[in-house]
Amino acid sequence: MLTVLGNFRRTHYCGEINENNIDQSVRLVGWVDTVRNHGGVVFIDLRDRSGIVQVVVEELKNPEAYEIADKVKPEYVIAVEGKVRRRPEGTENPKLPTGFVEVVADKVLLLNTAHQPLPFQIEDEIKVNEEVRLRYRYLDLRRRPMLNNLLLRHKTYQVVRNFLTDEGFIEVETPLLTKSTPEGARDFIVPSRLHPGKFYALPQSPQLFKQILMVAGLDKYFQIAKCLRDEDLRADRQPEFTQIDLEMSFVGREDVMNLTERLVKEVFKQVAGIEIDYPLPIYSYEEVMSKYGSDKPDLRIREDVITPLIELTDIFKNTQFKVFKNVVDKGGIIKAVVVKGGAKTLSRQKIDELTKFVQKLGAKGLAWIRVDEDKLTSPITKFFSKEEIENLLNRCNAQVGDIIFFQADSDRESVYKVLDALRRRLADELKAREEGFKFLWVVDFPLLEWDKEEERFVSVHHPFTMPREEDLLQIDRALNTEDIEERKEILKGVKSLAYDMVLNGEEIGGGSIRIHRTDIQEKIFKLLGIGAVEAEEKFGFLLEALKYGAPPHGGFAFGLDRLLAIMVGVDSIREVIAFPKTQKGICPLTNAPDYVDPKQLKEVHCEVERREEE
RNA sequence: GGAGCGGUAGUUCAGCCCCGUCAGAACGCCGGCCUGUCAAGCCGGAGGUCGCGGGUUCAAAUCCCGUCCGCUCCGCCA
Repeated sequence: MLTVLGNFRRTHYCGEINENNIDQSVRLVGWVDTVRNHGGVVFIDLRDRSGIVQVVVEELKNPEAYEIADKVKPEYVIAVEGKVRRRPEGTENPKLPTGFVEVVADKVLLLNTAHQPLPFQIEDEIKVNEEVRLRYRYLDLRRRPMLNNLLLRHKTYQVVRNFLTDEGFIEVETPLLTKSTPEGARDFIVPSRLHPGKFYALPQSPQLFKQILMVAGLDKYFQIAKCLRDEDLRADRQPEFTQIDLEMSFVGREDVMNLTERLVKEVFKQVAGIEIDYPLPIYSYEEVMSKYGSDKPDLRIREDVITPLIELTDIFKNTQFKVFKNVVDKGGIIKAVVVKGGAKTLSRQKIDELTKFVQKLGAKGLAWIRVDEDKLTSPITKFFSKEEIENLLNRCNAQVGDIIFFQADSDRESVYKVLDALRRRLADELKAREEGFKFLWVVDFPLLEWDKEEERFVSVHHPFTMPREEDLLQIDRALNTEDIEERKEILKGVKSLAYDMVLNGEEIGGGSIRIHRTDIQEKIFKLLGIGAVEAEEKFGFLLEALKYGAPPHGGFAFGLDRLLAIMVGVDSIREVIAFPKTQKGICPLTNAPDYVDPKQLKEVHCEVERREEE
């Protein structure tokens, strides 16, 4: 029954067949989508990447073809030769683009079978464990939504390449086998066979190379680059992911921001047919933190339902309420979020759930006040003075029916984290998000922050980020004191020329103007606690490059997977990656990672501590 | 490293709380019938070490302990 393709060549894709092909003889190949066998007449929906067309095989008219058609099952691979005709009146299927015609088969060739039953049915909407989908990804990708995602991704590559090429950018590939650098994420490492005991690292990003390309005078570089980071995974994080990476010389922050927002605008227009508001609004880091508690706020959240964070610390600076008083005394902050109409939409039970939710995030509790018609209902108002209550209600602009949620903590980061999470959670529950795509820029990030665990300063962006020009003197001041507290105080005010692009509450890209002078770079390394010897060892090549006429430069990198996921409207970047890994970093299709032959280990001069399954 | 949810036919799930005709449903699959379907229909059938290991018990999918895997989140991710 099985046959070979031989000289059979397709004349059309299935989805292309339409009324214009009526009476034409066509040759099609593809997969059996569904079979409807009526005994004597078989309808086969034949599918290829372009779509589906109905093939009809009648026993009386064509017994040979019928014999094969009678046996086909879903996902069998067949070739069909036949004539296109208009479907008999009343049998058209308006749901299919090809639904007004059908192909009457003269010949049906069976090219391959498919094991039955399939691990899952090939349908647009499926409810299947993701592990199964990944194991049989070739079947999963036959599904129209997945194919569409790949097509969109493909289109995005084209738009990006065209746009950046038109803007004068040069696409350059940078190495995958490179050098491990401190700072940042954990590296994936690759043992060297030729150099016992030495390792390559897979790049976390092409950062250093693109800067060096600027020193080389490329002026404008881009790459659609794979980046690899050995950190724990999330819905929006894979161990390998793709960045649209670019770098430009002789530019300031505004130039890079302008270029990248025009790029993203072009991508949305060309790929999704969506016009985005432009230019994008710009917020300072301080602004988004105090207003939303997040450096990647979701501006879709309706502020007429869930307010931004409201500052209350000053109102309670002399309060009798010990919990708040302690926080104020320790230099902490008190902030609130008001849920307009929350009295109706949030039950006591729901508030209890929210309390548990924030406690898991490290909150001590979730104080609240409900504004009822004639009184306030709350576990805490009894501790407040009349004046405090009045000020509070005024500040919150609280109306009857509102609920106010509080966070007070000596650690302001905790207040931010909790209220941000609370706002997102409330937005989910109350369906209080506007449709669409809400972009913003976040700028003026601090250059450095104090890492309590490591007891040193670390870069907020990365160590090659240029401080604002007006802050350069402050860096010298900081270096002139050994007093850590004083340093912290000085560095608090030092901002970087970094910028993040945020879309719908996710960071979709970021960049900065880089340090192009050795003297400044060395100072930053010093502040980071990277000694001269280590700096030389780890970044010597960059420092050296900066000595040979490095131009002022800056750049940007988009998280392509995140951008696509949001554009497509899926919850996980795995949906826009052909072969993603599970949360434990496993590829269920290939079963990577896996043990290797001891011989291979020996060749690369490695020994494994212990092998558990043997 | 931590928290939550989940793991029972090919798939999605019910059963689990209170151990005992609870091993079930739907879709899929297999066989048969059927000449206009497109979620085809009708009749019949097969299919499960209840993730894995241990324990408690007369008896475990069900209770306990451990472990693995999937998803979501915290830490981490410059």
